[in-house]
Amino acid sequence: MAKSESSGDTGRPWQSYHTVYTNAKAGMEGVDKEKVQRIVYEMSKGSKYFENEERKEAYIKQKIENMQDQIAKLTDADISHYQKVADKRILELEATRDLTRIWLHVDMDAFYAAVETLSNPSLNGKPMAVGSMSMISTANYEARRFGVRAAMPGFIARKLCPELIFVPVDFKKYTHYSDLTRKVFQNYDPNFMAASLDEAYLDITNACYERDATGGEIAEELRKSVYEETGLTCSAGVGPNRLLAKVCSDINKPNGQFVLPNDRMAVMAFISSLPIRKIGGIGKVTEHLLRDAFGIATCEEMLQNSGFLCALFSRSSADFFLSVGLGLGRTDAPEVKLRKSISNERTFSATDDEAFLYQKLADLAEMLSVDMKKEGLCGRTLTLKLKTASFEVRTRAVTLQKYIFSSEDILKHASKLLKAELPISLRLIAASMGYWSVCSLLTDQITELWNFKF
DNA sequence: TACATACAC
DNA sequence: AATGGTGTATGTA
Repeated sequence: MAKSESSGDTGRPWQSYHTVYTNAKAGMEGVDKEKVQRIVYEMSKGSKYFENEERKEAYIKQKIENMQDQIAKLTDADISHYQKVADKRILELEATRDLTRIWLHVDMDAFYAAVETLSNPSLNGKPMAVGSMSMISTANYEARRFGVRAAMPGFIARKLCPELIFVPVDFKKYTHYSDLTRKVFQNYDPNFMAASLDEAYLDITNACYERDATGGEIAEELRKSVYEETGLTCSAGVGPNRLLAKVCSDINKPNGQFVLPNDRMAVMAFISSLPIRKIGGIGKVTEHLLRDAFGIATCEEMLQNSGFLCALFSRSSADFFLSVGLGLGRTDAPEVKLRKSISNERTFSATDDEAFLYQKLADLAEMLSVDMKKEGLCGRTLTLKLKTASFEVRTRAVTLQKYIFSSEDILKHASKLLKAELPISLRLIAASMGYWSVCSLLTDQITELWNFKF
């Protein structure tokens, strides 16, 4: 092994700056990851953002070390106890396996970028990103070849790809096209579950029976129909549950599909070598933690470490990890979920000017109140989120006696929360309201007030 | 209930 | 010069 490959190398500092940008993503196969990582590091190094990322990394490292200590402290008796717990739980989870439904996950290809190209065909074939110098929402496939991707700041993207074209976000446009795709989804599952503007889950079990078609045939037909209605391509995954369908839709992206049959053996074979990071819900931190504390990289290894997982994690986390190892996921009909919170936040250049901060807060309170009135909501828990100039995030909350929704009430309470933090230099303020479960009774009164005011 | 973290898009 | 906005879930105290 070359000496530079060893850990603790000081010659290549960029290797220790872990961003999310080098994570495998569709369209990024041929990318020179080393180069991308070096440029991201060079552009970030020394910034407040970078320093905060380093603090976060150190915190995670600490957490991993704590976990390693806990593992080391397990006695043989503990280990055999937790293995029994795990084996029992695996059987219980296995008993919930449902192979009777066929789920399809649709994912529009580079959605925002594709919509922008549709409305400006001269962008076709050129590297392009939707977003700004501070943040990119979506990059088209030409840009991805340079390592440019969503969630990357634009100024770094431009360094990676100097000819990159920037297009500002235009949600109205994306919502319009999203609605067109949803009309198509409706034909295959009237109760389809929209996951975002560009993603949806469909239970196509009935569609398969009605049309006497396989899941793969339905997926082909649906993608063709989406293309005809919108001029946009999408990818699809078909599998026995939502978790697996989602993984599958990523496999032949863009403009492709992958079918995982409703067969236990096929599922287990599919899941066995699958990197855990491919699973929705397992992000950068969990991947890191499971790898460094347990040596887990693939879903199969979740089962091999089942005893340790049950020993070290809460019931719900352990259940999730074991389910992943078994290739289980939800197959039930999507329940109608009411939203639990509503928020507004804005980033600005960091300042400790109190008048400015209060003005920002007033603007947010006003925007939040407008949104709440639009939705007919009122709440009694108000949360103020602050991001300091050094990127530290704090939240401060109060739960009130009565439900509120007016900008005056929001501002009155939010100001108190802000005041307690002064003096402070901030780059972001957010105001959020939640917890209106018992509040539906008040809807009529709100409507009345709303009508009275206008 | 309050707060911090992790995650998704 | 410069690293988003909105919402959910969960662990812990």
